[in-house]
Amino acid sequence: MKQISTRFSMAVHTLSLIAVSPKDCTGDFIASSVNTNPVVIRKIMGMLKKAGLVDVRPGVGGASLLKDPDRITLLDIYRAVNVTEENQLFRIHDKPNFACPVGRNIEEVLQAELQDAQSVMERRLAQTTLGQLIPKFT
Amino acid sequence: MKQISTRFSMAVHTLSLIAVSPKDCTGDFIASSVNTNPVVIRKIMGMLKKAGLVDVRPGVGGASLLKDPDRITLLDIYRAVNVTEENQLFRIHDKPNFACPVGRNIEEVLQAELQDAQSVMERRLAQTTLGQLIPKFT
DNA sequence: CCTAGTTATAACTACAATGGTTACAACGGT
DNA sequence: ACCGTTGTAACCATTGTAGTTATAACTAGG
Repeated sequence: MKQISTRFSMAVHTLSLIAVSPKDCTGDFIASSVNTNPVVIRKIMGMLKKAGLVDVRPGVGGASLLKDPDRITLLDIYRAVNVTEENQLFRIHDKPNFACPVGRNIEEVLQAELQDAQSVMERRLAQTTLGQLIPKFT
Repeated sequence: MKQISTRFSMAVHTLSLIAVSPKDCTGDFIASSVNTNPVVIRKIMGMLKKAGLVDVRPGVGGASLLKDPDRITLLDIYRAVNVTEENQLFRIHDKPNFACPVGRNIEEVLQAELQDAQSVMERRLAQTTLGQLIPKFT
């Protein structure tokens, strides 16, 4: 199956670096720590900026957090870089046959279950903050 | 982002039909209820068979459940049709720079968090059985 | 035995997301 | 003005998805 993009883990990595040493955090520096191309990092930074998590300084370089690390959760980061339509993790096949009892009800029945499953996962992500992770990067 | 494949919802749909009327359940019949191509259904049936959930009768047609509907959970179905390496929903960028404290620890730190998030989602899926869904397809 | 209906599977397609890359414009401090 | 940086656009190879066509193999009924 297609797994959730590494953009998420790269974004967490990026924000952690910014939290620790905002001065040094040029796109190139972050890219060399993440081990990817600077443009990939710049794109991720763009998403984090759009989500109101960071302030990036064009020209001069570097970035800084716009929120207290203890107020940035993994869910915030996940949502910033993983944009799906309607924020739905699961997809349901559309246009089932309404002449069939199962086809008529499958979407409504499944939607409730899958939304629940997604919600518990997101609540778990929301329980961990960037501030909790940073001490672990000694 | 790439969402979880509709194979999952199609598989639930398929198993529901089999549970309700195993006689009629040829690939073509299921495909017309799901509203897709019969070959797509046959591929899904192959995965469900490999997972030990159904018995398919080649030649004659039709299929039957190999387990009590109350013992088939959404997680069983999810696992049957969504095969990822190592069963990991999340991916973490690999080969970060070990010369950097964040790069050195990011994988271990994040892996624990993401595994947790995945686990609570899967536990939620495991709480719902096919048997619980079927009465809702009136 | 043969045919009709079915399952199993390979091969192919179109499409989209991913992660990376090159190139270049715009910015801003020295 | 220069230099390093950010911001984007354009492109590419790879991969997963969902569907499609075609063909082989299977089974029951006539």
